[in-house]
Amino acid sequence: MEFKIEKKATSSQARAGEITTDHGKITTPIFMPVGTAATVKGVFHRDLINEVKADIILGNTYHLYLRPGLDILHEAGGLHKFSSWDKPILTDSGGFQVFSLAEQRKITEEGCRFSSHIDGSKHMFTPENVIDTQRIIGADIMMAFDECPPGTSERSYASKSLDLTHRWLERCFQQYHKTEPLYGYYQSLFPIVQGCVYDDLRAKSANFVKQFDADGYAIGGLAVGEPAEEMYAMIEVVNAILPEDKPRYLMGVGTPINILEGIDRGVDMFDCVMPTRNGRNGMLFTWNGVINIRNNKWAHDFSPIDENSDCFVDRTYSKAYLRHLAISNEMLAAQIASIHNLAFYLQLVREARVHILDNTFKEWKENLIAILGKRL
RNA sequence: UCCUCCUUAGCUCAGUUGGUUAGAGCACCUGACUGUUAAUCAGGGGGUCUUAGGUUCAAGUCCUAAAGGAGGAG
Repeated sequence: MEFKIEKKATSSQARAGEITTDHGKITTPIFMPVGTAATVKGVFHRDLINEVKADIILGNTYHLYLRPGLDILHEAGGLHKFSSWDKPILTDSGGFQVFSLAEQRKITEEGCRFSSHIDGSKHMFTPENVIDTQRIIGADIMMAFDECPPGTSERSYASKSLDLTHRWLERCFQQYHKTEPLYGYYQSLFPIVQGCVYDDLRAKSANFVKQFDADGYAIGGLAVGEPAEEMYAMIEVVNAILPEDKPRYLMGVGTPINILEGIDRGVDMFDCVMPTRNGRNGMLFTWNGVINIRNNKWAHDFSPIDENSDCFVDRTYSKAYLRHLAISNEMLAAQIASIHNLAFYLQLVREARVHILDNTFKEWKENLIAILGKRL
């Protein structure tokens, strides 16, 4: 994998670049739609490519391991072939699920024991088998197995957890170097910086992960309940330490404003369920602000969903129509909202890239943030 | 004409032997959602309990009549 920075902004840490993988190029900054269970919920690949213009999507190790299972994924020749997606894929390691399925987990030095939310069966994730699993899935970018402690964690717990995540990271890389890709194309492994909201732990973690000479570096454990300002402060601490010439991935973030603030602080890659999940629940992100399409106020508004978007759902459907579909629980509402929101997120990062390249990012960002935060 | 049974929120219905400010689901209105266990979750508004009398310390609950509805007998 290759990363080339085309332009660094002058009054900002923002960068415009390009990642090259065996499944194609990714222009940065980039937003990656989340496709947990081998599908970006409700969106055809055709629309992801032509309308959303996604360069890369996510899959999830935890979910894919449980269903369809490794034998089927292996037999299919990996997730790309299984799902007929031939652009890049990044898989999360299941570390976040260790955190979000807190009631059923048992974390030990060895790894994490958990029971399936599907059938209650018992399983164990270790740094080693999580790498093996991601080899079978065949992600272009694999993620290290980490623990993602709650944003409200005490320092003592955050510190203990961080040390465990670091020991797991060493084992992830050992397994990574001991194994080969199964399907003939290269796979990267990104380490993950943790440390909750503690500057020194974040710095320690950034310095630790740096030694692994990875193709890219991730910042995890943010946007998990802490104030946005604390998240931004942590990004600054970490990005001051991470290598400049490698992509930086802020995991699970976030709102359009979070993304602009992240780009401003030198983040290159983002993913978040927000455009799809919130879209299914009636929330639309537009260039004029945020809409709850279920609100009564849109019932008679026959204007386009977003007149500043060139995505086909915006050219085709009105707010009043989409509201009707959403209120009626029609599945098309979820599809339209998901495509619209994803297209908006991708337009947002492409637009950011343009403004980085022509050196107008900072003022563009400041003006836009005031608009994007509005509730319409 | 007679007999029986219904009538409680916009809709469909709960409501114990009469006993606090009458509930639910759906609908409506509004929130939440950040490496997806989520087409999910939470909150809110809304009722002269068909009407008129009566019994009782107390009536959605009991009695009488009327109105509207369902079924049955002629």
